Amino acid sequence: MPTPKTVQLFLLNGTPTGPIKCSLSNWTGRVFLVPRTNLKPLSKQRPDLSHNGVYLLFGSEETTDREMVYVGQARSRANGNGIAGRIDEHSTDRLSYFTHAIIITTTDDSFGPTEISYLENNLWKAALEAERYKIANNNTPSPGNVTEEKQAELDEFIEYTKIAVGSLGYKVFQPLDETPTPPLRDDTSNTVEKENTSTLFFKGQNFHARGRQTADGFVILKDSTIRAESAPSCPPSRESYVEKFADSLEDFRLTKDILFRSPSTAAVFVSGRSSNGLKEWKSFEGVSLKDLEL
DNA sequence: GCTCCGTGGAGGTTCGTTTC
DNA sequence: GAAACGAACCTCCACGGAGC
Repeated sequence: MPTPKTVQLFLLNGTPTGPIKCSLSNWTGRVFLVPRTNLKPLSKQRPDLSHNGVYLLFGSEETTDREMVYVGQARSRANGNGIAGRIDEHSTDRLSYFTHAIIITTTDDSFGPTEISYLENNLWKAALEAERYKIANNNTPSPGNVTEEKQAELDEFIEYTKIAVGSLGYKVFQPLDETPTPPLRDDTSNTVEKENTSTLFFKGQNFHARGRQTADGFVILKDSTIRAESAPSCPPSRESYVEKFADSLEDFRLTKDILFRSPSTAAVFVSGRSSNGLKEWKSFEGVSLKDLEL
């Protein structure tokens, strides 16, 4: 059970749409959310943005509109350019998609190359495992070589970083569905599934899906199969979702969990026809989501 | 020039009916 | 009963006009 935390958000320009500094009580870490347009002017004003640290670049893929994140690291340079300068260099390369950057550093610039490599590698892994964003990194960041004492210290730093980044509205490290997912089996022999009361089912001739309602929407679980073709009455948005999540589908079977805004959108995606998610998603006992919510 | 408000369109969601 | 369909309903957003 996580303990309560105090998170402080400081609006550097006095507006919620501008750069924001995030800090937690008794933590030396500092997390900055910086809109791309504020990056250059801010880097000149704030020396702490030239510290060693790790950064995240957020934006969306042009062709599919899929949300993307890049995890990188930067060190102080002789010319005074640190993280902010490094991020600015991405404005003209393949990462120019980004609209916002999150910069993670410390108040005392105490991290060296080894520490930030460890942070970068672990934050990259956490983002990969959470599966909320498409990862823009082409290579696996090096984990570095830290002592076990330093590792324990950095692991705690990472936990605080996840809280700070989440508080800034980017749930890049929070898994879509934090409930352990049992393997997909035939319902008649599935004893594990029966114990998991939050799992809902939607089955048809050419599809068999499992899902769960979460605080963010409705998650269709990995290994669910969806209908290959769409019915004529199917909302056109279904095809765009199939295209958007093409890299999460293998022969119309989900290779990872996918989050939708509502049970109905998820039901349309699965069935390939117009569907009411509240009626179609049912518990193992056959109770519809609508009745479960009563 | 700015803000507020109403309108209309697009997209998403839900529901009732029909067909097999 | 499941699948399919069409339509009503809802929400969001862009746009334009009125008022200050």
